[in-house]
Amino acid sequence: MAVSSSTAADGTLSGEYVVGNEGMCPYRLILEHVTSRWGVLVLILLLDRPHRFNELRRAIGRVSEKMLTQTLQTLERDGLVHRDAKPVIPPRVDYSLTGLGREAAGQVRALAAWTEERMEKVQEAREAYDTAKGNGKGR
Amino acid sequence: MAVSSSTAADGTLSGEYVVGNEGMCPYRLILEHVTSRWGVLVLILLLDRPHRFNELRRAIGRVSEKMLTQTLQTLERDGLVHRDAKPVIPPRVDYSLTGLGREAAGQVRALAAWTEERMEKVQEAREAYDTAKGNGKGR
DNA sequence: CAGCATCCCCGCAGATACTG
DNA sequence: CAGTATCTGCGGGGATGCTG
Repeated sequence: MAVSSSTAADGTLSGEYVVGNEGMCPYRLILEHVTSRWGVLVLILLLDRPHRFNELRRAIGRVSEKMLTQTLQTLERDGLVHRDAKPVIPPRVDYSLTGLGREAAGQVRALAAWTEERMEKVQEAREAYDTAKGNGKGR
Repeated sequence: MAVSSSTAADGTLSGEYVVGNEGMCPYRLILEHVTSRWGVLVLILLLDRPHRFNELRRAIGRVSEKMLTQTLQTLERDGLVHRDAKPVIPPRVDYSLTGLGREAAGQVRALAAWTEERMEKVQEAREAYDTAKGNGKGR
């Protein structure tokens, strides 16, 4: 698996830092996109069926327009999401998955499904951890 | 999908900071942990074999001690990672996956594998997107 | 070696207002 | 309806120094 990454040809440490996500190897960058907070949810929703912008917004519940737009643009740019803007009034834009996006969404959904399945176990583990460690309070 | 807000209401847990936002439903919270920037990498590395702290640090390359510690603690608390601290001098701590963690790591690795496979396609898509759109604007 | 405490900065993300 | 543009804060996360 090679996770190295090493210096991204910049070598800067303090002073000039690498700007956010742009300074990592492309492989990790894609991963960041599909596993991003809203990216995960968008992919899963679109795997079910195409959605309009505000449909996604409502389905997700708590996401600002800005973040949803940003997420969708990133995923579109990565070739995972297809944006179909119809020239009508009022505007209507449908988002759907590309072939590539369906593959990614499948993986993501599998992960999400696992999470849901095992959620209870995880919560038990947390309680056990907190009990053993803090014994009530860590402070 | 219904993603409520549920505003964390409780102010504090037994820690000053915890990876991620505590104000979301447990399901998404776990997802955040395993898909977090360093969580993904840690899980994949540990799926291969147990690692010591600095082994992980070196393998990942660019990660601060703080973030690695934080990530490992979160994953340990979630019952995904086992921490084995041997009472020797100098200290030796081995991190490995639990059964639960192996399951999660498998999912994550599948996703990462997909990303690596399709990386080239994604990059082509990006170029196409930028050419069609930016044509001088670059983003 | 492993990990905690502290400081501090910048970029993500929310809020708000405006446009086609 | 589906976005853009702009402002702001706050907390993620890097750097540094210290401890067991």
